[in-house]
Amino acid sequence: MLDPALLREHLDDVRARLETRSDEHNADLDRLMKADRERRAILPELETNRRARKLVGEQVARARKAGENGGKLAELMQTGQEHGAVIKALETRLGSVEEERDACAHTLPNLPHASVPVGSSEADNVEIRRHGEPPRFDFDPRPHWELGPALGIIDFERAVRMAAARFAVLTGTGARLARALINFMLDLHTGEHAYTEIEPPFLANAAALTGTGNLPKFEQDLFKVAGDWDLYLIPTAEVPLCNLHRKEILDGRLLPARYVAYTPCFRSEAGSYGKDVRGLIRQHQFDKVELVAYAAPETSWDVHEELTLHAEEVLKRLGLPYRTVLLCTGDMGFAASKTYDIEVWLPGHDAYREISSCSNTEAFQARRAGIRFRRDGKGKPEHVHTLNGSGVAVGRALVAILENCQQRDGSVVIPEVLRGYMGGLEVIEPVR
RNA sequence: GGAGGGAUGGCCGAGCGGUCGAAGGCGGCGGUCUUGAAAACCGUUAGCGGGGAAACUCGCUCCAGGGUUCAAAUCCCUGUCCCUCCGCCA
Repeated sequence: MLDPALLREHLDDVRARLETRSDEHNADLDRLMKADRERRAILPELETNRRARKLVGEQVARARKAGENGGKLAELMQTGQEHGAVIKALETRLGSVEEERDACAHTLPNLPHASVPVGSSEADNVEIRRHGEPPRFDFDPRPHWELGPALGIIDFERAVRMAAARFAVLTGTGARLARALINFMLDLHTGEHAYTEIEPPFLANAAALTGTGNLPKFEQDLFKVAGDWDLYLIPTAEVPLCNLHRKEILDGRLLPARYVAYTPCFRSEAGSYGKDVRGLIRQHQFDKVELVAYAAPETSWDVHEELTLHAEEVLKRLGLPYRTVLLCTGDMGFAASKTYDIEVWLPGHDAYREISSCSNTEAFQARRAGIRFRRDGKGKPEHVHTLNGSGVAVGRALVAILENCQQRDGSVVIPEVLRGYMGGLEVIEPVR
């Protein structure tokens, strides 16, 4: 949600900045401002009537106490009743105006930060830095969807039979490799980057999903639980982690607060058919270790840089080549003010592919979710800034290891940092 | 799933139709006293939305949403959550 004061005072500026995003927002913006004006017109009238009713009530009480019970009293009650009718009518109107206002406010995306390049697609993103060299093979590297089944660690066919397309089964060493990655990442972020580990619910309600910005606009991306439940499978641990402090006022002295969680993530991927149909890249269910930070406004941009480096550190230690890209206005997510994508090199795709996305949403989510803090633990509550980043996507990391660490004979060398988590195993050998 | 009990300010807890945004206590903050601290005492201490340059002022808020009433923390209905007992269960 955008800052209402900013909208009232700098509407044209907001309009221009929203225009740099891909969608059209003028209609919603105009509806929002109209509802806001109506609301502010109704309010004084409502309050005058409520005040009048209150005074009448007090007069009735006093008259009663004085033993009055004749026409005077009846007259007072009559005027009270009239105020009541006016109040009820105004409240009804106010209710629908506020509903309209909130509906519009919830569909408007965040404003891009001034440092974000203006652009319309992926092609306008700006590379910030690279780390590592793509490996050179003296043979034709194979994609992971061939390597995985050949190694006997990924099974796509059985997953389809028990669930549907775009699910996968990891077996034996494959399952252990995923678990090793999860544990390695959690240990790194908790042990060296000072994040607090959380195991949250894997289902979230509509209020939580509205707080992060997934609802109301992107319901088609979510799996909703059937039956009489107001619950969805989480599309990312960002949802529970950002809602950990929903409707709370935090002690500013404890900021920045950092949380890390491993969770499976569930996405319907509606409308993405034909894209990345092969392999583990785009699944309905995938594992992810997620980083979330709550920061005071003046430190959030430093925390953003830091959080991005925390995610990069995972790839550095795994020995995977990657680059970090600053997303342009047209490629950013709904809630983000600024986003770095970390893209890992995939020999099977002969391209860098997203493995992490690190965003500062500033107060956008905090306003929706009612997350505030008090400086020094006292004073006026202000909205915090919330940040999130993958640290990193487990399935894609597994893909990157298979494709980057493959050898001519089809075996895969396990990165050293994972071997302790794999019972000392150094190489995954193909099934004979 | 069945039967009861509950939800009040940062926390505990009173109030059970009228002047209650709410007694009292704890905690926090400021002060008096003290070389300093503790104790004691005094004062102060919610959020949101309007208006105002400000002092300030008006309204809303006692789990949430409806209702009754001139008037609701207080009465009625619905929902959510928590507790106790029974059943079931990893």
